[in-house]
Amino acid sequence: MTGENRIDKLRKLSRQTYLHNRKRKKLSSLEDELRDYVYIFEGVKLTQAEERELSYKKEIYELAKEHFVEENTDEYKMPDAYDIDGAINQEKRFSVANRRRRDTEAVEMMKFFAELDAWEEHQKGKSTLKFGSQDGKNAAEDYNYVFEDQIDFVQLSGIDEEPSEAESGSISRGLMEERKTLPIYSFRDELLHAVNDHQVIIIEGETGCGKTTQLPQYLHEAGYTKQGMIACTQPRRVAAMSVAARVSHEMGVKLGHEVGYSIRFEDCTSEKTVIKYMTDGMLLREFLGEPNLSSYSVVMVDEAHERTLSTDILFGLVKDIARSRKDFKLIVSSATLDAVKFSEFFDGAPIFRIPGHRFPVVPYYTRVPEADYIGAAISTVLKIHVTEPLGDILLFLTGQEEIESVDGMLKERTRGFGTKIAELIICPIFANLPTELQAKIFEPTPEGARKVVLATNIAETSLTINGIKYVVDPGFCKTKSYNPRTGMESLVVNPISRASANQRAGRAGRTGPGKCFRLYTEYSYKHELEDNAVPEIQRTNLANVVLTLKSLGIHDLVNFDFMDPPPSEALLRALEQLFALNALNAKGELTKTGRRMAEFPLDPMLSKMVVASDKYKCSEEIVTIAAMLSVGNTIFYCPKDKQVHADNARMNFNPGNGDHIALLNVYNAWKEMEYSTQWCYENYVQVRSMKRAHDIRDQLEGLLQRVQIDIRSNPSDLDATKKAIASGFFPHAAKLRKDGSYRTLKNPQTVYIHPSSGVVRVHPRWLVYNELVLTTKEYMRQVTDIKPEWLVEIAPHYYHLKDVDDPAIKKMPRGQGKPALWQWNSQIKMGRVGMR
DNA sequence: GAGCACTGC
Repeated sequence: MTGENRIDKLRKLSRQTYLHNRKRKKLSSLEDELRDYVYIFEGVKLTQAEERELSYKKEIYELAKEHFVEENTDEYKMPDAYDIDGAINQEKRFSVANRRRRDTEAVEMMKFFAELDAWEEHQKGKSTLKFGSQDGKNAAEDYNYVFEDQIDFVQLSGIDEEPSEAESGSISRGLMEERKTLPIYSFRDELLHAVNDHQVIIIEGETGCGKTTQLPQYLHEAGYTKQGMIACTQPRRVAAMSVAARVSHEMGVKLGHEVGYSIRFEDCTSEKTVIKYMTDGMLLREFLGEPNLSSYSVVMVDEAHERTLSTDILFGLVKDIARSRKDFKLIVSSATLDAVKFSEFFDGAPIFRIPGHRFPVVPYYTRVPEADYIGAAISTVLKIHVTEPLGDILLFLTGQEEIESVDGMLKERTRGFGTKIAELIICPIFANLPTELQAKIFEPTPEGARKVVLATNIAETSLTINGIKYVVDPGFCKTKSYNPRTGMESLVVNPISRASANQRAGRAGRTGPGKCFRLYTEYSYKHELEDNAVPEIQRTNLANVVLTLKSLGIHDLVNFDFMDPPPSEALLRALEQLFALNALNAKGELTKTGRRMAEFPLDPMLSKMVVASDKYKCSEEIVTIAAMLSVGNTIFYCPKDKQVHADNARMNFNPGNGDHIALLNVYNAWKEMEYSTQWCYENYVQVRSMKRAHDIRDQLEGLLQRVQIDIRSNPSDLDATKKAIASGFFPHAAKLRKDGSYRTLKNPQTVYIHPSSGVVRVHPRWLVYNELVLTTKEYMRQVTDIKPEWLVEIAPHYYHLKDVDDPAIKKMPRGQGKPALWQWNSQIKMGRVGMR
């Protein structure tokens, strides 16, 4: 090494020392900034922007801290800035090994802080720095860490990320390097040519091939974003968020600038945004405001094989756009073998197959069909635990009840073994499990122990658990189906599809080779299971779909280009219902009410209720009820062991005024307690559901202004609120019969009040219900008593006086129709009700 | 006096 070279090198090193010191200062100032921020906002409810800012600050600080390791400071004191002579002297005293170590350190530090600078520049909005182009290799390594940290952070804040769809492969080290090792990279040019030559292409790529993160970037690099944005739709919110975060890191831009995401309640985009990840439902909503999607040049429908309601509708709509806009490009990406079907639907669009890198999973089948799959599942889990090498187990079950009982049985069975076998940690997970208990499955398994995760379908697509090596698949799941003739929903246990079986098995091969124990025969797998599950559009109430399509100006629904058309009976039923609600006129066109209703992201009967609240001057109350109802029946948490308490708590909100008013009471009580989490625990109310209701309520309130409905409250007049409810739900009216059952007025059938209802013993003579579910009986869930004359008053086109004429009313003994409510209340307070 | 698969707007 010549002297000059040596000095150059030292000069460089000394500059790095200077940098190091500067960065150290920066680190401490970051720390101060963060501390201030936390301090200022302590105890204050943050706005979304503040929340984002805070998490950004935390992220930056954590990153800086993580990488700012001052190792070897004892042996090596950093020379002062620009002190070249000092540096040379220091240098002389150093051994080769130490020098090398320090060199590496310095280079790494440099890389990291170069990145930190870039981030900061962005924060100030001063410049755009793209690592992909010039300094890719250097920046790359640390970006890898950035992502890992990011995910940790996401997990810590309780968000279940979905890295498998985000192509989280951490096999290679450098970021640019990593991008290049993704299977999709070798198809880059080919894909770009194909997109150039064809308007629609189908991508069939396995998990981990890089399609979700890379393709939009390739298109951006190729200049497609000059004419408009690239949209990439995801079926789930977290996926949209985490993929957007990943891509913004890869591109070296701040999330929300060039790369952003848009989901309900949260729009993280700006005027700069060119790549936009969004939920499919969100793109559908955007159609309403921009029917030809003119601000987009490319739409990529990702995870199309999941066939959500929204993707299925999007298919028909974007196919139409592709015909009218020649500059528009469409990419449909799917993971399974039904790409041919997509291609046929899109007039023979070319298909690209991109391999993924996944570890092999060996399937095992039972020799004969299992009669008792629960028993079989438990013995399989125990067998794995005793005979197979360490690695966590994932067992798929159908619901909460099953999970809880298997949990108990496994605990009992393992107790007998004592210390003869390794510890088996049992982790239940299902969507209704409170978040703090859900977090348990992400805790790493202790040395020498084994974890068994008992999960519903939630683990099939929505969340990924690392370290799973064995999957036990009994082959069943619960699915919702809808009978358009009776308007009844039911939740039944069905065999899964082959696609699901493969998806479940794949969960064992994420971090290494795995095994999948299927509790059915190979013959069943090959010949009895359906290829794919029935798409949602064929087994759901279509009222909302029809309203959306109508407000897009699509009138001929029977000939709408559905990939799998829904049963025509379901379409007719939906049209009928919208007509009854006065959302459509006799010609099938939207009315003014219908247009207002379409603004709300609610089921049509709920949105009708909201629109009608204007007339009864109780929009404040109705919006709360609508928000609570659209959260679903997960407001109350009911652990098995505390059922009595939970039941009592629930009944306290229901002084016999009907379940809708009870929901209103719950919300208002929570509001009164300043949205306290503690209050929720005390009253067996799910915190998560309440927060969600709060968000929905805010959104609905905003939309009320949009359709010019004033927010007015009328707390003293319950009848007004009930009338507004009836204005939406009058098609769901039922009348008491002598034996305590009910008869629905239209499409007469015998139904019962659900036992969880607060008025199950009150037996109101007339009522409206929110939904009809078929379980052990035909149950009405969420009911409210009404006066029969309201029906004629509210819906004279639907009910006539003779429908509500009620000769039985005179024959009823006094008090039967209207029991003493105070008595009911006192029973609740004394804790008698709910006990047996 | 019974039961809540999972998403999404």
